Amino acid sequence: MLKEKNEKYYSILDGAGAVFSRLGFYKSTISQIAAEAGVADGTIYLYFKNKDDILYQFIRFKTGIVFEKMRRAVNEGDGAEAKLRNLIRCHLREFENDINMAVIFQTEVRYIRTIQSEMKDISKIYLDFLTEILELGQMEGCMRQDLFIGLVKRFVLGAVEGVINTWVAADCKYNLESMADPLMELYLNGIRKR
Amino acid sequence: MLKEKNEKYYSILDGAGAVFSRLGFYKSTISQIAAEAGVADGTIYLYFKNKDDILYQFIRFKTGIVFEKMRRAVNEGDGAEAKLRNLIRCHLREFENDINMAVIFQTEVRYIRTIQSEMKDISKIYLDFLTEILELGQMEGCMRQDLFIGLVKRFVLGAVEGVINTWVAADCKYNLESMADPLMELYLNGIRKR
DNA sequence: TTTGTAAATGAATTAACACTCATTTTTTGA
DNA sequence: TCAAAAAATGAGTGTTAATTCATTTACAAA
Repeated sequence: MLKEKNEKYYSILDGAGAVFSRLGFYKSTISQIAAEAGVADGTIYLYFKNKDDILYQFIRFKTGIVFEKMRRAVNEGDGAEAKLRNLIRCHLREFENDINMAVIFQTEVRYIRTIQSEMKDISKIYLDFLTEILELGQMEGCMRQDLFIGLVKRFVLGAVEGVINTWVAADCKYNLESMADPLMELYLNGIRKR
Repeated sequence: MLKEKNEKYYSILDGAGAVFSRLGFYKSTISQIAAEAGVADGTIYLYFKNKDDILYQFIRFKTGIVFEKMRRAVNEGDGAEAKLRNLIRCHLREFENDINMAVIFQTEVRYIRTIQSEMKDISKIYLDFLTEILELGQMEGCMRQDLFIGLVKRFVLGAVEGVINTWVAADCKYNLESMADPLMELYLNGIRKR
């Protein structure tokens, strides 16, 4: 297996992203990915251990990029509320701009058990962003002291993912990033009339 | 194919539930399901068209039961807030009491494309419960008039699913139904300090 | 231009597994 | 008690697709 990640490596990752998102991991074949990437079947095995490894590396690569951007978005926010808003907006924007990634993250990632411990780590990084923001918000006094942070984190992430799932299921027709502000507003104020 | 759903039919469904939830749909084999159900491989084809059909019927069967209970839970609630609380509690309780179903719904259902239009219908039923409750809440005056109901529905369902996913990922260690009240409280009041 | 090395190819191999069907077992009712 | 029908069996079949590897092509240095 070649170690260096040249342009062919990335075109295979890219082809895999397209095929996986179209057909799902198990229905996708190596030949289809090779054709999509414009290489021979055998070439794939110069860059990847096996089919699982393609998905694994796809996810690694994408999460590397996305978490980097999320980190920056959080850092740029001034105060807990702005940080949370930036995180949500960044999340929605990045998924909107890379639909293959969005589909694969919302479907495959939960599904493929061989990469599931890896995935726990990934959602942990996200949940740690949230912990950081929520604790800051409590210190600042803009967020309630009596929050059960363990639950709030799941609540926030679950709702964003729910919104993304709906968007994917609706063939990505509408503007996803524009959901960020209304979503934030719901997180903050809830649905009760006062 | 036999039409009547006798006890063998249900033991196959049950075996399939166990195997699918343990290994995922694609990694599960007919032989494993047959073994789990205590029948021969060929017997499965007396009751089901093919492997896809087993999953499809499993989902049909389970949703039939669960939606029935949810309908009753919603009807029993007095007012929008009680209806919503009952729905969420029922959802969490039913999933907690049938872990195979919970795993399959949280993973396979999003994944298997051959049953995806079917699944849209299923989540539509759920979302319709929510529409009904939210509109009632607005009429009663206990829920904000300016809610974008299309978003709030996804928000509510997404958050419940997020909580269930976490519970599944944590090997169902803690009590799931007990999350219903804290979750309701978050929906209603949000996280902002006032 | 030649030659040695690295990269790429795709036909051939092989294993897995969904599904079939000839045979056996069980049930029914006369 | 028996024979016809229904249900169940599981070994065998055929297909699909991941992976391998002998061969070819591209490239770099001499």
